[in-house]
Amino acid sequence: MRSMSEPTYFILAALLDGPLHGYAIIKRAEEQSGGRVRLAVGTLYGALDRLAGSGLIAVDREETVGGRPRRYFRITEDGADAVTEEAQRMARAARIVFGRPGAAPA
Amino acid sequence: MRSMSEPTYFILAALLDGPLHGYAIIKRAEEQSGGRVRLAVGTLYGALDRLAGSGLIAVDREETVGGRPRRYFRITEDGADAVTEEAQRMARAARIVFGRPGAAPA
DNA sequence: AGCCAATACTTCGCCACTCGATATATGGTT
DNA sequence: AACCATATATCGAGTGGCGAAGTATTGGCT
Repeated sequence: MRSMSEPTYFILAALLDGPLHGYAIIKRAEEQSGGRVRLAVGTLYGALDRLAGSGLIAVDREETVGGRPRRYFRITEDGADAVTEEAQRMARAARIVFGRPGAAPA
Repeated sequence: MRSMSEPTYFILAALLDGPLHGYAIIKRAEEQSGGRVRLAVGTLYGALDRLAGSGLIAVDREETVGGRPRRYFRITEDGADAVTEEAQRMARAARIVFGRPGAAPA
C-alpha cells in the first residue's frame, strides 16, 4: 500500500471510535485535527466510495431520517491496519526532519 | 499552507543536508525513507519546478558535466519552515491513531 | 409566518499532481 | 558488445481533491 492522502487518513481515523455517517465524519475530522482539516463534501463522498470499494470501510447500516437516507460507515480490520501503517509512516517521516542534529524539538 | 504530498516532503527533506542535483535527490529520498520512497522522474522534475516557482527551493548552481548540464538545488528558509511544519502536522496526525486507549505503541 | 443556519447526501467538472514511458547521452562493468 | 547506473527532460493517462449546485429537513430567531 502506498501512502495515503490526508483526507483518506482522517476519514479512517474518524471511524476508529465507531461508525459515523458522512457529515459526522467531516465534523469528527475537523475536531480531531484541531480545526485544521475540513473535508470538502466532494472529497468525502468520493473517498467513501473508494474506501468501501477497496474494503477499508463498509456500510454499517442505513437509516431513514426525515424521509431521507443516512448511511453509517464503519472501519474494517483492513482499514484499521491501513490507518495504523499510515500513522507509522508519518511518524517515521517526521523523524527524518526532527531526528537530526540541530533540529527543533517536536 | 495545506498539506504537502509525500514526494514534495521527501524532496525538501533530502535537501536539508545541503544542495543536491535531481538524480541525487531521488537517491537520498530512497535512503532516508529506508527504501520505501522511490521518486519517479516525472514526479521529481515537475515537483522541482513547482517548488522553485513557489520559493521553497532555489537553484544553487549549474555545472556542466560531460557536456551536459547538472542543476543543484538548495532549500530556502521558506522551504525549511514548510518541511518543519509538515513534519509537525504528520507527527500530530500520527498521534490521533497512536494516542488512543488500546493503541499499539509507536 | 418568514428566514436563515445547520444538518445531510449526491453529482459534476476543473485542476493539480503522480508516474510510467520515452528520449537522449556518457562512462564503467561484465 | 551489451548492459547498467548516472542524469535530465517531456508527454499523456489516470487518480484524486475540491468547490459549486442541487435537494431536503429541522430548529431557532425575528
